[in-house]
Amino acid sequence: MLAELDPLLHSQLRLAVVSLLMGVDEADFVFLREKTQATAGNLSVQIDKLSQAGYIEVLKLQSGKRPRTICRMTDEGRTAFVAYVEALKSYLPL
Amino acid sequence: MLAELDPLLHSQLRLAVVSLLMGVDEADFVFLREKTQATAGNLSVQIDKLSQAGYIEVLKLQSGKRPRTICRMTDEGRTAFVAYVEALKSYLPL
DNA sequence: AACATTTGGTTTATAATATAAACCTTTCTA
DNA sequence: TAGAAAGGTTTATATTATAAACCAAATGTT
Repeated sequence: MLAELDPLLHSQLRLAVVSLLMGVDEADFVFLREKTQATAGNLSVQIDKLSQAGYIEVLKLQSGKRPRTICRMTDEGRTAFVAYVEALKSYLPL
Repeated sequence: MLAELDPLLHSQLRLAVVSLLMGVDEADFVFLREKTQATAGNLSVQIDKLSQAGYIEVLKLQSGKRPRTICRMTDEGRTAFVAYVEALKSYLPL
């Protein structure tokens, strides 16, 4: 009862990012910024944290064009998200 | 899609407190401390915040005996909790 | 009776987090 | 080619969470 809530996921913006990524194969910075309505700086920081934690994989393309930052969940990230949702259930009437 | 998550409830300890209070008519400080495993200081602060926000009602009894701090949800608090849970659903596969 | 300990907290200091502002580089556009 | 826009990153600041230190009253101990 009352399981720990992974602090890396228990943050509105990071949860939003992960939630979005869970539903798609991959997504880029711009997509995530538009969907989350976050400022670029904030998003950049949170993407970094998720990446450092190994929850997402980040590819920074620089192919002559504009830069393009592509994110996708890792298996570890998926597992963590599922565990987080399970933990939340101990707090909520779902 | 991706609703705001009331920051007052989106905090592990405060969510735990509210979650516990939702299930009982009232609960005292000691009960909440034991169930949440929080330190007294932390719990005291978070109870204050919930109280300031009008989400819970706090009665401090001092009837000759030891002090006894009793908490219970307010209607506003219940409403906020329900809204929080609804908002969370936009992030999670429940 | 007197002193230490425990109970039930609160206050305050510190560590961690989230957030935005300021900045940088490359590409469009007039 | 100057200026604006796109796509970010870095750094500074505000907020939050957390624990450590503290306090008063009740209880236990000698």
